[in-house]
Amino acid sequence: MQMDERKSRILMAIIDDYIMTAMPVGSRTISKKYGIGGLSSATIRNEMSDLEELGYLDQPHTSAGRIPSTKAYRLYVETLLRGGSELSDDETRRLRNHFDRRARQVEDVIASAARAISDVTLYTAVVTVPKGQTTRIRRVQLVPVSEGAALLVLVTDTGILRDTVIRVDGQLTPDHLHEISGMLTEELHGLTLDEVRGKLSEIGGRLRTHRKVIEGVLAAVEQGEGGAKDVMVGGRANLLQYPEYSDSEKARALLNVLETREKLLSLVQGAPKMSFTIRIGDETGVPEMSECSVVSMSYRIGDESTGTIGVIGPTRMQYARVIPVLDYMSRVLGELLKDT
Amino acid sequence: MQMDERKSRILMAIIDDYIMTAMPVGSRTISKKYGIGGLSSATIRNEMSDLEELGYLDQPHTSAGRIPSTKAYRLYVETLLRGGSELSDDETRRLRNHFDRRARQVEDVIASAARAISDVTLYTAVVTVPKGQTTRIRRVQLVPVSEGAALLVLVTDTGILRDTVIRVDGQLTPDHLHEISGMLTEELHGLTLDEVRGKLSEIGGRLRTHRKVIEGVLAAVEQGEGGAKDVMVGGRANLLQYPEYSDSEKARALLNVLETREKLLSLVQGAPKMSFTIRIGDETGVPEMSECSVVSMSYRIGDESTGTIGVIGPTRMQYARVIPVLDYMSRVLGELLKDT
DNA sequence: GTTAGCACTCGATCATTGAGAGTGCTAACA
DNA sequence: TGTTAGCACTCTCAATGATCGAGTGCTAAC
Repeated sequence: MQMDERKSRILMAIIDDYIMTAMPVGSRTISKKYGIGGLSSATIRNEMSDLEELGYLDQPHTSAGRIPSTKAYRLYVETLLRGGSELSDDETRRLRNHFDRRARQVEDVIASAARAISDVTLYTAVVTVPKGQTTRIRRVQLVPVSEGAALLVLVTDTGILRDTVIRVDGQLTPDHLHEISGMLTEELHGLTLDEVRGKLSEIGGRLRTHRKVIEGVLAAVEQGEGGAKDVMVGGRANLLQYPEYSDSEKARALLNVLETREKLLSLVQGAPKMSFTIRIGDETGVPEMSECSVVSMSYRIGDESTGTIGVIGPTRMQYARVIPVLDYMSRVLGELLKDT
Repeated sequence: MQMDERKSRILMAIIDDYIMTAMPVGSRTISKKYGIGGLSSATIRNEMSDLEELGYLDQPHTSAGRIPSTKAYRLYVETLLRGGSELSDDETRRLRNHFDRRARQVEDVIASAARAISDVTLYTAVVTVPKGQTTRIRRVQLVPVSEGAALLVLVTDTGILRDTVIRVDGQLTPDHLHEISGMLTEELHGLTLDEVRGKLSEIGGRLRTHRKVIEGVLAAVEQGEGGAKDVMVGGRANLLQYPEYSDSEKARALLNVLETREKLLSLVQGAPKMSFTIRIGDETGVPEMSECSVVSMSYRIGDESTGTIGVIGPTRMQYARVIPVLDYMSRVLGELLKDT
């Protein structure tokens, strides 16, 4: 026995219904509500029995309806992705309204995007701050802040890589710093981060006097690469509305994952460029998330720098809505951040 | 009738018990477990009846025990604050372990502090980034980032007020920007933020050519006062473990508050310098938080700049533990951030 | 002023019951 | 041979009611 056209249609109907109601779906429902070729519930029942045998459906207990398995969702999203669903005008408008285009700082843009996505989809959104892979330094600037401290700004082709306060020699005047900035810009201009490291060590050896400054810059580059605090979450509370997490123990475990940066990143990352990654249930690799799915997608800024946007929801997520939302937002983000 | 020594002791015992168990406390429990002067449950009952009349106790229904009212908690925390409880060595050690002292960036320190506090207290922690009150501008610097964009850095006596990307005229060269930086620094140096506003409008009128830049600076000043992205939350999930929020609707409302920066700030702010503010239930001023208490405290960096740390938990919070934790952390934070 | 005793209240728990939804199987039908 | 009607069966869920126990308030005695 194998999958045929009719089985497939029935399966899709079951998934659609389960996504909406979160209740096991019975044969009668499919027959009445979705009327696949006017088949009776008995026929549907036979087909459902087959689908269960094929591993697409689970039955919580006899005499409940059936619920889709991970395998079923997999098939479902593959079909969806092939189909390429569209974002409705209404949703485009809503996304626009929620998204604050006046935000200027990268972090603000990201935070606003996370909020917009979560508000529109009613799931939890995760957005990572873009990170250059092979970005090149364009400019280095030190701004005096106080005795012994200066703000270091690293500018790359794709925008600000990092700005952070570093320690400097207390005797350095603003003019000194300006001079050093010029020197560093000259030396590092056009180099990738990897190259910068080597170069800095070399300069550090050469100019013993500014060792402290150089060390600060080096540390900032390393941090910029690893990236601290580079992921924002929006709509944490949204997840609590789904019956899947009405058990507060489950909800807690889930929220804890959302507070652990590393786990969060592992969930959302590894998305191939410009295409979706969908992880369903156990595929997420995080035990606490076995009842969740994660849809993620990378976005590009210019040619090099990429970040990720993702949505976390129950396995019975409305994939068909989430996918176009992410698709749209990835484009908006890419454009908006280009000139930051 | 009024409060006397014995009533007070009984009330304290009731509060202690309720804090631990979250269950209405009966007269028998007090008589057996806390044995106030060997009184029988009947006597305690009479006293409890009086305490209810005085407004310190509520009764969910006849034949349940009683629970402390807001007024009771008020009295309780006043007593605690007068007593001045100490942080145990064990807890000091745990705080140290959880707190990452290697963090260098202000944001990282703050985030780490929030996590440490929430891990140790098992409540939710809120920490704001320090902000100067009567700071004066010391320096203004524009760093070129890309065509039409520059990073604006506002430096005050207490450090960086704000750095943000603003739009500038596309034709401005790095040299131009440097020049403008010098001019602005000269004009604004030594002014308070309020004065800066007036001055900027004046300059804007004078120098029509750089209007776009001036506008950007002005916007940054206003934002810098309000302060963006300056609050961190740790241990959101902790709250879900308390029976008060086992109802997922309540939990959702609560989490939503934690996602709204403004509400969060209003909760935690307004703490007088170096002393505790405790808001119990409705005193928080946020309807969704009527079953929560917020304990907050400000910490100082140097003489001017202050931030706030706070803990959010159920009204039956373990105040006696939370207070010394905050006390300790406020000192640690103040010291640690002094040299950033 | 304190305490023992007792009637009373009210929520929590548990078993019972009936309704409803859904299944699997069989036999009849096209 | 595939489809369908029918039916017995299973299992959950909600409502019902009985019982239990914790706790109170009151009274009378100490």
